[in-house]
Amino acid sequence: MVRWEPGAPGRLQQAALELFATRGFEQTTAAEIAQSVGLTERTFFRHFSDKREVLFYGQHLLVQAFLDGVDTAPPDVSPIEVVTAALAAAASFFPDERRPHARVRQSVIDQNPALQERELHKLATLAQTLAGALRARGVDELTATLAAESGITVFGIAFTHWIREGEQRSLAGIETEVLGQLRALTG
Amino acid sequence: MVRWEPGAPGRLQQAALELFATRGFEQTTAAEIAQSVGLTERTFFRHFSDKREVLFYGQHLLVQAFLDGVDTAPPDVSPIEVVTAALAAAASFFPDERRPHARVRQSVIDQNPALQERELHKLATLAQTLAGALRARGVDELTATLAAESGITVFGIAFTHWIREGEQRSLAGIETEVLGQLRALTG
DNA sequence: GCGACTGACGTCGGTAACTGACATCACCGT
DNA sequence: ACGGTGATGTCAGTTACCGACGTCAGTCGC
Repeated sequence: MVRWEPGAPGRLQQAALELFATRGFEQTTAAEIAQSVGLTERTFFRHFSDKREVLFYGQHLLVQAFLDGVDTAPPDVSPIEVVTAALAAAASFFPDERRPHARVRQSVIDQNPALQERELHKLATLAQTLAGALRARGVDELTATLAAESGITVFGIAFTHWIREGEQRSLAGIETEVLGQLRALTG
Repeated sequence: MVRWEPGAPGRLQQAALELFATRGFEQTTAAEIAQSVGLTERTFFRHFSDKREVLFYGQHLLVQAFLDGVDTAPPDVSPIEVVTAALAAAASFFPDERRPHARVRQSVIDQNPALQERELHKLATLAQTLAGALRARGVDELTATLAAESGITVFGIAFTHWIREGEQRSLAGIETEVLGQLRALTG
């Protein structure tokens, strides 16, 4: 007899995704999400700073994957190679088994501007963090910012393709192709 | 004797910027903004879909500047050159006289995550629009998306520098330097 | 084993961002 | 003169949050 079921944040996230996918984001109230797992609205907002945030639970793990990727790059390589390493690490964060879940989640986000805004902000923060890691390796500010933003752009485009219905390639494979196209574009 | 003072949206925007700059965004209520120009909260929300939007009044003009820039590019030039033309047009949208106002506005945005989210969303929409214009010129989808996103990235970084205290160069000048650095990075 | 303490939760009341429905009233065309 | 139009006001309602406080099973010192 435990007092509370454990893992409240995870249960709330799962319930929220299901409700958002069926009823829609705006048509789902925070109180409903909480009630569906036996909690109150107040508890929901103790775990998540706002209603949108419940869909972004665990984002710090992706950030960490990028940073780990930066660390795997040998010293004294060019900024792009560092970014390439970070992209590879990020790709391994999304194995193919995760694709169905990612699709559902993304379809919810795609249907709501407020959620798109939050996602863009998360990606922008990720880019800033990545730029900081590059600067810590001695890259000058402008180059670090450009490399980080370009890396996140590549990641975003590759992720969008990875999610597409019928897409078979791995995220890593798509990333390298998009990166190649970027080099071709600016060359 | 007119029934209402004309230009309600503009007056609301100016009043909002002043109040946000002094009291802060969250500490300013929509009703206060409206009252400060002799209107009601309801009227505020008739002109702006939400409280944040009042700071982005006129954004469509920037979008149009980008599109006009695309049109100035001669046919059959490379996507980058088209983007370069769009960046030049965007730069002429921000003459140096506008810098002080832009600084105040940006400092308000920088101090509030909700406003940053909205700004990122506007830029993302702009990138999508730009990509659409490139596709209309016959550029393939991936290249168009990459070129557009990279162009917006360059614009964003250049704009940030242009705003910096003590910065003297024109936005156009900064843009070309950032673009050059991007080419150097991927080359 | 007993009592203080802690941490996750519930309850309650409040603020402010929006929204829909309806009324108002100068102006404009006929 | 008169009906239509459009920008505005009024009002009541929903919901996302937030602060303060109460609750109670487990835990830890003694």
